[in-house]
Amino acid sequence: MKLATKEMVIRNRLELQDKPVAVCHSDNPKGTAEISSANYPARAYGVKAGMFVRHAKDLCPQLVIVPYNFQAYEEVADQFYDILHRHCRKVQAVSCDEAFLDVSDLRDVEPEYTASTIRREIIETTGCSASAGIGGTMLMARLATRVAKPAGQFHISAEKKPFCIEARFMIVCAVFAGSVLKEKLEKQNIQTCRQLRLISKDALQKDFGVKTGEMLWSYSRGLDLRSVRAVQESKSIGAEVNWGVRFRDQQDVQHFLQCLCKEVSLRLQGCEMIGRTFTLKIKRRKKDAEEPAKYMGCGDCDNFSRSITVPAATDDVEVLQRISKKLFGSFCLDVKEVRGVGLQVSKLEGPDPSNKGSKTLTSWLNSAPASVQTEKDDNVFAAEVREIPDCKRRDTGGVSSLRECNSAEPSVQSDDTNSSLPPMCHLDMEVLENLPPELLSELDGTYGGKLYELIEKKRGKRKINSDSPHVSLDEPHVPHPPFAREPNERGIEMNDLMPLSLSQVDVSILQELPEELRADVLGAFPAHRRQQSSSDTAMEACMKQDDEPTYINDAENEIGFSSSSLWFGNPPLWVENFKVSGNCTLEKISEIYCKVAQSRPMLSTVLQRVISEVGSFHDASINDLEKTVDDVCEFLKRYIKIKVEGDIEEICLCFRLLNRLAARSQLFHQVYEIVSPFIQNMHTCRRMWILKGIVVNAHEAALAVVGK
DNA sequence: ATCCTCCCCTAC
DNA sequence: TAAGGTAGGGGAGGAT
Repeated sequence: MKLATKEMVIRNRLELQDKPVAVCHSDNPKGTAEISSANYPARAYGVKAGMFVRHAKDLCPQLVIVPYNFQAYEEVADQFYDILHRHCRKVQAVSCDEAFLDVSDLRDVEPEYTASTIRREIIETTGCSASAGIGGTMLMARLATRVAKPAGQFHISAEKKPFCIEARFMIVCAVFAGSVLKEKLEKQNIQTCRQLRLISKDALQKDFGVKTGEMLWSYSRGLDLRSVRAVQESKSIGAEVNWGVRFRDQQDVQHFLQCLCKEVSLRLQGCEMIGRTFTLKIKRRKKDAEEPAKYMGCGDCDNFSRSITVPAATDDVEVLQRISKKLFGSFCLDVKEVRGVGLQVSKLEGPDPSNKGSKTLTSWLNSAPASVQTEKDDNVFAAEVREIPDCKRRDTGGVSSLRECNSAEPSVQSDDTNSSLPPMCHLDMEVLENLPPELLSELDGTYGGKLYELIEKKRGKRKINSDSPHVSLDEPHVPHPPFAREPNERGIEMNDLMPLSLSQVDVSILQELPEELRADVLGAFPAHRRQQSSSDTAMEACMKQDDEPTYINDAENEIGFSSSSLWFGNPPLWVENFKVSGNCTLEKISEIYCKVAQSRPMLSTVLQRVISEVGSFHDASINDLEKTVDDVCEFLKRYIKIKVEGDIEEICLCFRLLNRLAARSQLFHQVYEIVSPFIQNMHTCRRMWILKGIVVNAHEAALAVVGK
């Protein structure tokens, strides 16, 4: 499912509803500014992004120009994602106004219902309309969204799928919208999936490359194995300026590079990342290129890029400056011809873990514990790290990363006989159970995923608890990709997904398709098949296709709390602690935890119920509020530790629920005050990625250079 | 055979 | 005056 918000800029401006509006920096009488985006009424006149205002006003004289409103974008994006996360745990951000949601967990709820609820909430909260496309795969969802726009929703059900694949715009828009590929396909006279399917995978891969060929082959058959990725880590961070760049001399260049490096360094710090590879991109005016029509634009340019990889990752502005200066010099350019400069940092790593000074979620999680437990954990941790061969520990002490070793030395991961780790049978259960969860998780990887099984087995022997369902210790519960399988499609001759004749088509399905699509589908029938009637096999096969995700059964889907004593056991230790705390809020949480039907519910599930069942708590006057606050923080810290690697969404969800709880409980108000800066930090890093298309402050560097 | 660099394409 | 930014991913071809 994919959602898109529009009309951000004109929200709260009723007088502009239904009027053609375009966003643009300037509405000067010359009309030489470029349109950034246009609402649907404006698009109806042919107004498009990238157009000069003058041209747009020729098409639509009453066009209203409004300036950018970055604050509004940020606000709406925030609300947008807030709503999505409230309804769905697996949200993959595409941009500030688009996301994929995997709703296969909400199996009791019709996706249409979820979509319309979300859309209603979006318009009520943000004043922007939203569209939703629903389908069994991300490809189908995207295609459905095309149909759903503007401000609607559309479900490509299993029955409709074969028809939608035939739609002409499936290739043109949804499969791969890029102009280059489209042109290449059209040169081969390919406009539809039907035509595309006539070409073998080999031939496609030869023509378009291995991956692209494979993609074309699968998408034209409606196959898409991607799954919604809720956690995305950034792979590069950078900034470039291709407008307003006019250097007079070397000094201008140095000043510009200084500004650019400062900006990039700040962005790295903002994301708490350091990087090893630095790429400088240069645009140089083409030999005979005229001064561009656009004022201070870059015009027709040749592009160059050159990179350097250094041994130690950094975000240090001076290092960046030295490197970019060196790279720039290596191009041997006439600086007067330069029209654009960009610096990109890749091979990113997390920040130095010894950097305790910076207040990050990680440093908070690793900060002095309220209990003695953590110290013990850390010792065990360090000892285990030393057992790993070939592990280049950072000399910073503290929490080094086994993951690092794993990725550098994959063989260690899969085969427990292959390393100097103690054999699994020698592992001490007590030690294991007291390991910090993230280490346990990594160790599990090192033992080829068998560790949890072992613990579960040993624990099962020790504690007779036969009726408890299978519980994975903590996380990773990596559900198999919900959209990954389309079991019935294997046997179908994919070169002909369509029914043999129209008479075999359930007319109601055709009628449900939007007109544009229906016309396309009808057009896709070879003439002789439009009347022909015969018994069908392909159609039946198509109709039986099940594009619903394969559901994971309940027991497997549950994520057990575990490790670090607070979250250990069933019910976990904290439940008993809370029960006897003498604090009404905590008692309620503990009570609800036990009442929730699932045997090991998520904390978010519990908090949600607490909020819906209890109006407010009168806990301001409890005896030792400070101590209780500490305890609750520790309780949360432990939970975050468990979830931080594999389930950031759960943390974000809990965070939002905590916020609501804070309004009703003095205790949680204080807890929230302590916890929120750390979570917010993490949240912001994610949002920075989401908003990447909007942050344009690198321009300041350009403006500084051009003397504005 | 595999990795890396440069460059291009794509998406928003 | 205008505000052509940012990031991911893939392919070609060379380096190892």
